[in-house]
Amino acid sequence: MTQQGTHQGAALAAERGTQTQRRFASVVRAGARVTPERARSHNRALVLQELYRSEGLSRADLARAVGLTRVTISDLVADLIADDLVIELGIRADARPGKPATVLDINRSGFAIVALDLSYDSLFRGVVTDLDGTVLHREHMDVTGVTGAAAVDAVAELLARLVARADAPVLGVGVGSPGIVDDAGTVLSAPNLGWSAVALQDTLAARTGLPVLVANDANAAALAERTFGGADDDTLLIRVGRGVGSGLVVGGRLVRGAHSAAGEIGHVVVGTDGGETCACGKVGCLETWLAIPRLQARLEAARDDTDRGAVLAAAGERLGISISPVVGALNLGEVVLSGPLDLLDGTLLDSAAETIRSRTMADSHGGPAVRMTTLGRDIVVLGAAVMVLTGQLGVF
Amino acid sequence: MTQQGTHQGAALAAERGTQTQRRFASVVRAGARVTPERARSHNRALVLQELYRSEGLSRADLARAVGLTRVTISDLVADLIADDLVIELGIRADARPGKPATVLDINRSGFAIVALDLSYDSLFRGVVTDLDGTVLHREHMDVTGVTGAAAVDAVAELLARLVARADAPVLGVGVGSPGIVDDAGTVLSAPNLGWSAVALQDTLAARTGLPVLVANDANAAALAERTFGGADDDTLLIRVGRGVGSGLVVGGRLVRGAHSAAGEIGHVVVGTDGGETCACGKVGCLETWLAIPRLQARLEAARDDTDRGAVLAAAGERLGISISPVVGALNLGEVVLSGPLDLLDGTLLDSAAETIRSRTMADSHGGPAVRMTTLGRDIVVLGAAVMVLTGQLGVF
DNA sequence: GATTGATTGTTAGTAACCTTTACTAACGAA
DNA sequence: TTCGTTAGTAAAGGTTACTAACAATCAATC
Repeated sequence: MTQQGTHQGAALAAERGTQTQRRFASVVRAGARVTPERARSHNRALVLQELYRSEGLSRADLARAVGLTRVTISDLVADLIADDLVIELGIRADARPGKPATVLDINRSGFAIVALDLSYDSLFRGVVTDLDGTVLHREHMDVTGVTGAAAVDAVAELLARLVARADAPVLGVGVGSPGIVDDAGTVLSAPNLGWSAVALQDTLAARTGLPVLVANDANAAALAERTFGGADDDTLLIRVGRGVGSGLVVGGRLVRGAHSAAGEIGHVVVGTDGGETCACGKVGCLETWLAIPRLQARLEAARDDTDRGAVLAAAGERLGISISPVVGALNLGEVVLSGPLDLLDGTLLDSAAETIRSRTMADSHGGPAVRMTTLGRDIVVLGAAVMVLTGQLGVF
Repeated sequence: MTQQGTHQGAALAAERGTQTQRRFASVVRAGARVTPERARSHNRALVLQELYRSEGLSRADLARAVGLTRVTISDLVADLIADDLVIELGIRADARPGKPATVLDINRSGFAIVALDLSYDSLFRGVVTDLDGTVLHREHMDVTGVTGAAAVDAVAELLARLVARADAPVLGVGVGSPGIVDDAGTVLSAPNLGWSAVALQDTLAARTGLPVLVANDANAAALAERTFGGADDDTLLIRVGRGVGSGLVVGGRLVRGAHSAAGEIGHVVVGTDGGETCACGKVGCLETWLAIPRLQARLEAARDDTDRGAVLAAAGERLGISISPVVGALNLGEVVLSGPLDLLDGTLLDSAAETIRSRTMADSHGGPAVRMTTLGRDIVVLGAAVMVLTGQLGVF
């Protein structure tokens, strides 16, 4: 690592990115053989993860935390410093016997992550973040009426603009896309964008030369909530917007589902008493109760505040009814809502929480925590950034 | 390994068991450091798994399947043969050029697994199986009115009887228990047995000197369905009996839940139109619709076959309503029912399947397969055996 | 029937990895 | 100043899996 800080933007960043793609492959996958090399990169990832989560650790601290010897940790850290992923912050200044420790940290500003959110209505949003998920730059692009291949081009253009603005080597690119996205980052189906079997991940990787990871927007949001929102190992994140989607973290891992369609709760029928007809043809889907356009229409038709409260409470109740079996079957620790605060927070949220409590076996722990996300509008891009952190550095 | 086949039952089996407990620790856990030794045991487990799943593999076949070199595989196989876990079956007799291969296999009858099912009404059942899950011996014990510490003693006694009947070293003991069981095999709560925070796994391990694994009965059943029933990587198994419970396999892994209570769907309220009052105090729990005693009572009250069909269809519909949100959120590939065939198979099952189809987004794959288990009454003990296979040998 | 090519499994040597043991450096406390 | 403690490094050793090379064995071919 020679010229850190002196590189010239996108081109070099991209080049560095491809290097890192190869070198940072990490994390032992279940079901795969373990060669010494793989073991090493797994341990490297553990060190990074520990550094990522705690601050002000020394080599000796790491040895205690990870379980490897000080010798091995020193060796691993030397590697990581050579790769510019870890830096020495200096000598720890505290009054203890013994040689003072050298404090290490992940080089949090030494690399950039580019993250995209394609889930907005007629708008693509993207950010550049550091390794902490701090947003450094923002870009957006109007894509009204843009679909199909043109939409892919638009994504690529927005991506290029962001990469150009990154002032550190780009570690990777994360994309949260609407629709159903498979393991390989292929968008199997995204009606609003006119996409069907679009290999977005491969396309963008080929065009930029950077490591790219594409996932469903709600799934990305669930990852963000887990990593930056402090959510439980068993968490359901519900995104309410034009439609209703969800992302599910079970046992600390994102659920993909048998056909990569996990989280599709918007078109599950709620209750046994009918409801409005949905665009999908069924009657009483969760979306007909909860999607923002329908909710707003119902609120505007309301006569007074009491009436409006009843509308919100009913929507929350329907959400709770729909979610309760999932809470019970998975024994979820947390249910998090993401969407317009003015509509969701308060009456609707409380109603959903109360419904879940009354319809499930509230165990000794009083059932799951039900709350709004604290990550706001950036939740998807932050999730996309987590995907890069996980995929490139093995940090969970 | 000297005296295989000549040992004298329980005592030696137990002694061998404890040996194996130490030696067979396997499988790289996420979040743990990887030492060369751990890597080795992970690779050993991969070899075993491959041998377990396919038959008639040679060392060269294993090398191709696992991805390690023939040299390394030979070394690992030599280890496994020394431990009596693998045997050479002889020379493969087929007409191919090249040196004929030596066919290997797991020593399927060289070790026994003891598995217990505590979920029956007033009855403990147990079996001895070989590594294939073939039941070699059965024992049962009436435990009418036996609860608390006496019930623990009864389990230990049944276990001792089974271990004594094993005519091969016992690899380990698996137990499927009703109630909520945590990660450490402590039964947090099992009202029917009067258990609360009973460290069953530790107690039995201490009394027998064997490796013991305790889990919830429905969870064990889900594992059995996955390993022996050929179920999907994303499967919900529902057990219908006196109560209604479930076990959930997501991404090939058993779901434990935030408070080890995953699968507790019996006391989730179904629908929005009331129902009978449940023992838990709520109205319209799934158990009030589906539990066998209630179902039978309703069938007896029916006037004719049409009426009885309606009762079964209604029960199936309620099950479908309850399960639909889980199917949607997890994108399940399969839903499997376990319980009395005469009641569940047919009308009830079909009704549940149809309800799920009509209430969820039947994707291009036509929604999850809904079927009865093929494992019958042994499903829980087989699941307990899988726990031992996984825990001791790393076979999934 | 001899030769060629393919396949299996083993032996020998090498590189990578983590560990143990032992050391130096640096500091507070007695 | 001496002692005990902690951090980090160095050297040696054992384990692991790899590459290269080889013997054994068989089918196909000349």
